[in-house]
Amino acid sequence: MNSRSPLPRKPETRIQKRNNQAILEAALDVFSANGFRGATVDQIAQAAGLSKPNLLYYFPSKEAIHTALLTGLLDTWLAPLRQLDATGEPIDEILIYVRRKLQMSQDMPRESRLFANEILHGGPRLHGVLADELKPLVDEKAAVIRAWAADGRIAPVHAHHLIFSIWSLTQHYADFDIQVRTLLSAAEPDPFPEAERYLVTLFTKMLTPTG
Amino acid sequence: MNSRSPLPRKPETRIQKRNNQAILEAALDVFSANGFRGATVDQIAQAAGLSKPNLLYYFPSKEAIHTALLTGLLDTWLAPLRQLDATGEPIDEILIYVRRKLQMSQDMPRESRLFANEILHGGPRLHGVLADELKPLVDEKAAVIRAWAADGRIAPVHAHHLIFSIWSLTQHYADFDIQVRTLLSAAEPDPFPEAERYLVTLFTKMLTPTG
DNA sequence: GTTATGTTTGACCAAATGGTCAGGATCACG
DNA sequence: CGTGATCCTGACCATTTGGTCAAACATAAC
Repeated sequence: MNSRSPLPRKPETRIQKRNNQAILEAALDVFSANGFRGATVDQIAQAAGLSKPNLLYYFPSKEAIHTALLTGLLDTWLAPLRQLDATGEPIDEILIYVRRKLQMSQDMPRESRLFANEILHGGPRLHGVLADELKPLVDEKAAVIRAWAADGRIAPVHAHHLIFSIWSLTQHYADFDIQVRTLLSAAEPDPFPEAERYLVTLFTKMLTPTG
Repeated sequence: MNSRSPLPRKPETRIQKRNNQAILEAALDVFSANGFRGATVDQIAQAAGLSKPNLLYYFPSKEAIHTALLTGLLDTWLAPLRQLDATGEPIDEILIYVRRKLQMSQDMPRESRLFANEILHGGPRLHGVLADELKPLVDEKAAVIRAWAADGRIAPVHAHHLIFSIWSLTQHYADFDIQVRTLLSAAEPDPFPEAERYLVTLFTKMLTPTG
């Protein structure tokens, strides 16, 4: 056994805290831009202002950094869905969720791309999390949506596909940012205001019950 | 200059045709599954049933294979949008487009992931194509959509964002296939029939002009 | 100031990887 | 069948990359 790297100890020194943070921030940059295989430990170390051996003093491997990053980000990433309130006004709640997700695409595109890249490649380092964490949450919220539909408070929709559509439409503006900006180009330097208008219209029409 | 690899000659031998095809097929498999950096020339060669040096006899570099693959696939990829007919019935035309794109997600998920991965990482090998080929096409079709909206034949929508939404919603079922299947799991072994119903409803509601 | 603990590094290694090359095998064709 | 062009391969190379290690350096505690 290797007794060198800081095993899960009670006290975390200031230096540990600072460097761990710097490493994860750097790793987010590098992994989201290049993917797991495309990222090198050296790149991450340099971006974090550390030497490679020093980085490997804090994390035992490239894999470990990646895993720590994903699991550490998961809660943040799922927060908006967790906030979907079964006791709220259905259409409002869903529109709030859409806006929050779109806001996250704007504010946290690196995180979005990190997850997107992982899923795109079959999520070998995420399979467990998908089934164990994400699925229960999605099933729970889908049940809420189904209940709203059953009560006629929103139009009847397939709850899971509704959630998928919210994800795909909002995350598209982070994951495919280059494409979006290239195609809108001069006309619309910032796609997000118009995107919000478009998505609000879309989901309002989709969910408003028909007389 | 290297005079060994088969330069653009008039006649293409049977062997050349067969091996070129095998290489591109194999490359599609490997690149779409692992990304550019994650794919190795050896993997591609093995998948194509060739030795690495032999593969490099047909393509001068890994980069060249990737480029040939992307450019070769582009026409196929954009065909559904090209078919959008300005003289057709607006909502029908768009629904046909949606269905075709969804069908492509089902039949050609590797191609979808290949492009997705490329855009996701800033599309360094696609920038030119985006601006030179895709943008004119999108602008043209967006103009068609705008005209339909101006004539009141569809509800007023931002044409570019409508196109983005069609892409993101349909390609989601290819690019994030693992996630979709994990979350639907036992309940719905094949997501596509329900996805089609959902998307047809969505775009019908989105585009039907309100009294 | 000494000591124990925590932090950092230069030098190094083995494996993987993109690519080359000289020459051998095979094929098309007169 | 013979000959030139095409096709294929084993051996090889340089570089990159994930990871290790002994030893130097800093830090905090006593």
